[in-house]
Amino acid sequence: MPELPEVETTLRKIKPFILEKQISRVIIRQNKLRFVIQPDLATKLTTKKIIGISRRGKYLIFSFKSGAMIIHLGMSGKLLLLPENHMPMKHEHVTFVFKNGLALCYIDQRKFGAILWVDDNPLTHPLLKSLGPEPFSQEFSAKYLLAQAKKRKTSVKQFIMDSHTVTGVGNIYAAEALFLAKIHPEKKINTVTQAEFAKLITAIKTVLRLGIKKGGATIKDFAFLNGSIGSFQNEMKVYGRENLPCLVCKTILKSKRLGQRSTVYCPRCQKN
DNA sequence: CTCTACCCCTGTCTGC
DNA sequence: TGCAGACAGGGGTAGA
Repeated sequence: MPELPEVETTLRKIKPFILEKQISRVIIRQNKLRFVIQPDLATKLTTKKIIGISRRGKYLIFSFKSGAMIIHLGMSGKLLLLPENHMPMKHEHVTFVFKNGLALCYIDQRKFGAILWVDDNPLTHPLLKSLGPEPFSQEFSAKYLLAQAKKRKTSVKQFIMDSHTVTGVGNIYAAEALFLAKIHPEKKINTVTQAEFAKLITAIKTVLRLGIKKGGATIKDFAFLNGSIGSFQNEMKVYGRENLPCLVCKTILKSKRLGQRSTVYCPRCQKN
C-alpha cells in the first residue's frame, strides 16, 4: 500500500487524533521487522506526549520533547486507529495505546517495515540523511535532475525510483508518471533533456497529487473500519494493465522487468 | 562512486 | 482441489 500518497494520507488522518496526546503503554507482539525493534522502545515512549508528526519521503516521524520515533511501512504496513480495547488484528505487531482511549496499530504481514527510536534529530539518522528532495519541494527541479543525471548511467525509471534522486516515487507512480510524460521507462538517463525532465517533474507531481486525493477519499474508512485502500487504482493508466490497450492510442501495453520491478508502458506513446 | 542481484517475509494467484 | 513457483506497491547492502 504505502507509496508516498498513502503515507501522506495516513499522516493527515491520524494526526488530529494523536497530536498532543500522551502514550500510556506500548504493546510489542513481534519485534522482528526489517530491523529488530530496540528493546527499550516501549520504555522510551511510555508517558511521552507526541508534539509533532511529519513525513520525510515514505518515513513517518513522531516527535517528542526529547527523541523521536521513525516508522516506515515497508510494502505491506498499515497504521490503523482503533479503540484501545479492540481485539488484536492479524499481523498487528505493535500497538501504541493513548491516554484518550485510542490505539494506533502497526499492522504489517510481510514485516518489511521499520520502527526506530532516535534520541537526537531523526533527519540525521543514516536512513534519512541521504534522501533526495521531496517531490513537492522547490529543490526538485529540472536543473537539479539534469545535474544528478550526469553522474548516472541507469534508465530513467530506475533513476526516479531511487530515493537518493527524489523521495517517495515508488513503482506504480514511476510507471504512471513516465506514461503521462510520454517517456520510455528504459530511456537512458544521460539522454534525457532538461525540457523532458521538466515534463517528468510535472507528471510526477500530478500523479502523486492525484494519489493523495484518491487515497484521502476512503482513508477515513481505512483508518477506522475495514482497511480499504483508497481509489487511486481506478486512476492507473498503465500499472497493472499489461496486454490491455493503451487508453490514448489503443496499442497493446507492454510489460518488462526493469531492475527487478515490473514495468508497464505504451511502446508507441512513450519515446525512447 | 555506481550498478546489479539478492534478501528480508507472508499472502495470493497461476499453471500444472 | 492440491501444490509448486512466481510475484507483490520498499529499500538496504554485498560485491562487481
